[in-house]
Amino acid sequence: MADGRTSSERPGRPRSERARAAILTAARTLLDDVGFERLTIEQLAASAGVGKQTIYRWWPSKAAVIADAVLSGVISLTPDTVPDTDDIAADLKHWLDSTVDHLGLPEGQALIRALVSAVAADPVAGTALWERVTGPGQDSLRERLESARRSGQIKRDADLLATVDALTSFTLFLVLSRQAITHERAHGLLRVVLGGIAEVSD
Amino acid sequence: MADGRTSSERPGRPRSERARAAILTAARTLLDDVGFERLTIEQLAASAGVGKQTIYRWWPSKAAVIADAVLSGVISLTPDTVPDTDDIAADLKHWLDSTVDHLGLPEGQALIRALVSAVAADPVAGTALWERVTGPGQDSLRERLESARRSGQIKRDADLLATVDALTSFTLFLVLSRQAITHERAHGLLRVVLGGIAEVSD
Amino acid sequence: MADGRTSSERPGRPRSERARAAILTAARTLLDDVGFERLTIEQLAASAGVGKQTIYRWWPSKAAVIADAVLSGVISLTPDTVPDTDDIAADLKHWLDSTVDHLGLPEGQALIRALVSAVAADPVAGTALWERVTGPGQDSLRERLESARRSGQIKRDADLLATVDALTSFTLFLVLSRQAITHERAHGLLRVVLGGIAEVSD
Amino acid sequence: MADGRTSSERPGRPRSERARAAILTAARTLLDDVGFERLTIEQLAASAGVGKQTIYRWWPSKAAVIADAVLSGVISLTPDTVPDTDDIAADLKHWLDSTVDHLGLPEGQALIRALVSAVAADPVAGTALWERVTGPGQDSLRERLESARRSGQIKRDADLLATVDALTSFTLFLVLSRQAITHERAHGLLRVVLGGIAEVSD
DNA sequence: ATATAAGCGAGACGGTACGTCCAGTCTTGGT
DNA sequence: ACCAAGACTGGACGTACCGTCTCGCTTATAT
Repeated sequence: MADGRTSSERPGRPRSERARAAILTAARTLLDDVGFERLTIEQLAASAGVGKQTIYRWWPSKAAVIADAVLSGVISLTPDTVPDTDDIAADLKHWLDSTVDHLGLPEGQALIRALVSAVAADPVAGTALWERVTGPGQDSLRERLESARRSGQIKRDADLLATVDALTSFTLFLVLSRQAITHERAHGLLRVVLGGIAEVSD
Repeated sequence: MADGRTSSERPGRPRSERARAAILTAARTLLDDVGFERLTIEQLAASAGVGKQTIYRWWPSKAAVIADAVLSGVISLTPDTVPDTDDIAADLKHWLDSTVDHLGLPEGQALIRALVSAVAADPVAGTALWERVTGPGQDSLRERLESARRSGQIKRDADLLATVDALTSFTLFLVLSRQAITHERAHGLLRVVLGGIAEVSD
Repeated sequence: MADGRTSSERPGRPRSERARAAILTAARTLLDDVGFERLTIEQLAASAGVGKQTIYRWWPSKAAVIADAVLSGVISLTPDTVPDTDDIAADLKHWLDSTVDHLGLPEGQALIRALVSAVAADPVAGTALWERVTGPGQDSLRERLESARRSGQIKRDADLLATVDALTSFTLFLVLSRQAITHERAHGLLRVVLGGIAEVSD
Repeated sequence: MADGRTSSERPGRPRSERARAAILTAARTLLDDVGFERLTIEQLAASAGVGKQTIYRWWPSKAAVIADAVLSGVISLTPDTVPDTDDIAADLKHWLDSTVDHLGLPEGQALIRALVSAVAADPVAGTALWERVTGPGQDSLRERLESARRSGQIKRDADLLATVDALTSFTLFLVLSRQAITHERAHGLLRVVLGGIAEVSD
């Protein structure tokens, strides 16, 4: 075993885990209270009981802190798992309903706003955040669709990626359009995706 | 006394059309140059050769100016009209391709970012802008779908609203995800929407 | 009468005399309270009820503000006028005693500290301040010496400038040395200057 | 057990002479480069290759380090010894000329500025420094004056302390006034001090 | 004609937050 | 117990903009 460096690593006082946790916790609280745009680093430092420099030392931008905060709380935009009964239509409906319910809550709205603002403000941090938040749900969705395909419930040549995108993007769009997301409207999309709209010719 | 108000309306110096045009033009230029987030009212006033107050007098927020600027330039997120041949699939594909091309350009990316930021920053102005930008395309899309339904190319009970939403939201999602929007990917969505993914049981 | 520009001069809102006065007043108060080194621009702005930018707009440095503040209060390091009876020795003694008394007070000490710090921190503003503070006293002193020369009380070829410098610099030195300035010590200098120390040979 | 403390004194690692020397050397270099006001402890530690704590462990303030640094370099404000020929006037002139030359150099200016700033910033360390820097010259000056008095070149009742103060303070004043110190001006003072200005009545 | 009533460019105002710098303290592992 | 390294809280720095407020001036309608 070459090296043998069993201890900490770099010289100097190690990073304070206490401060890190306080910052992320305060970030999540403030995000709920005032939203991304009006959250200031100064406010964040004060309410975490931390010097501003400690924030700037570890994160390059407000978006990056928020990204970390959101991720450390593993808040998802959509439920992470899609139920798996034998009925793919029922399962997707269930998943969509959960998503709609979740996004209808104030936290859900705040989260999505923060996400969108973060993407706009800091493409790098924002994009990473975006993927981490939407990723798990999309992965689960894709797996469920694959299992449905194996069991013959959906077409062998169905474009699963496009299906996943359609379901995810629809909810996002509704939130950004500031239109009420009703279960009924979501079900409409689901029917389109599942059944298509084209008249079956033969 | 039958009106008599032949000319403008109120006493006092009328609003300067020169100033208004200069502000909107400068806004569009700056939007391209620095983006919504980093565009400041001060900068805008300076580069339009206008006093700050003149901006504040007529618009309540940065988002509102941008909304006006974008609208006055009649920049659309999607093409305003969907072609109408007899083939709905070809027409939609054509429309989607135009959209994808348009959003792939730097101006398109900047526009959608500005839009999303405006929604986040000022819900009122942002939402109005949103509707004005996405509206015409969606209207045209819906009309084309209705004509396709009348001609029997798509199902009688197809949910047209959901279909429109799905097509629009998909592109938005791709832009926000910062993923490259390829024609192929867009065609995948189109196939899903048109054909559905469920195995036809009969 | 060429020009005819009777009104204010530049366009835009004129400088607020209220703010200017508040800043200078607050500066003098804070100078007494905390001294030059520990006086901060932030503190100054707050206690003057003024935005920081308003200070930075008109003064280039803390030393410059203090310089203005001190000058606007026309605080002198030494009494501005030397009494003029027939007796030059008595008059100078009187003036020196006043100076010593003045410098012994807390305000005197604070002032001289501020002066010295200002010179060190901002040579330009500091030097101007220095001259304005020491100038009047020195002018008066020189005039009194000239009148004494005319009346034959001091030598025709006496170096008045050097004399003035000697008197002024001595007090400054004592303050900076942090040695108690006693009247007796000052009188010692005065005797040296008036009488010289060299044994008169002839 | 009678003592046994043959080596250093206290337990633990002894103070690093290497660090001490590096700090004082760096201090003198930085003093020349940036001056007292803009010299920071952090900069000093970095350029000495030393931890900040090592500075704070041994010196209470920046002024104290500088005091030490200046003293360890035995830089004097004035020449430490006054020549002693039979001619007191010539000797004093020589000493004054040396002083003027010395203060005219950039190092001299920097030194006196540092000195004055140190006094303003930290009365305790500053005063000690002041005395150490001005002391030797003043002592030598006083001794020379005493020998001159013994040899009858200056009055028996001359106030030697006041004379010394006058000579020293004059140079200080000129430096602080940022006026050029010319030999001629210094000679003027010397004539005043030696000869007085009062008309000899008898 | 002459008030009265806005709108206009300019730019100062009281504020808030920025991101940086440094002070002085604390906490590592190593000497 | 000291040392180098470097993170910690705290606080001031000087800058950038915010949205508001005065200025003198211009351009309308209403008397």
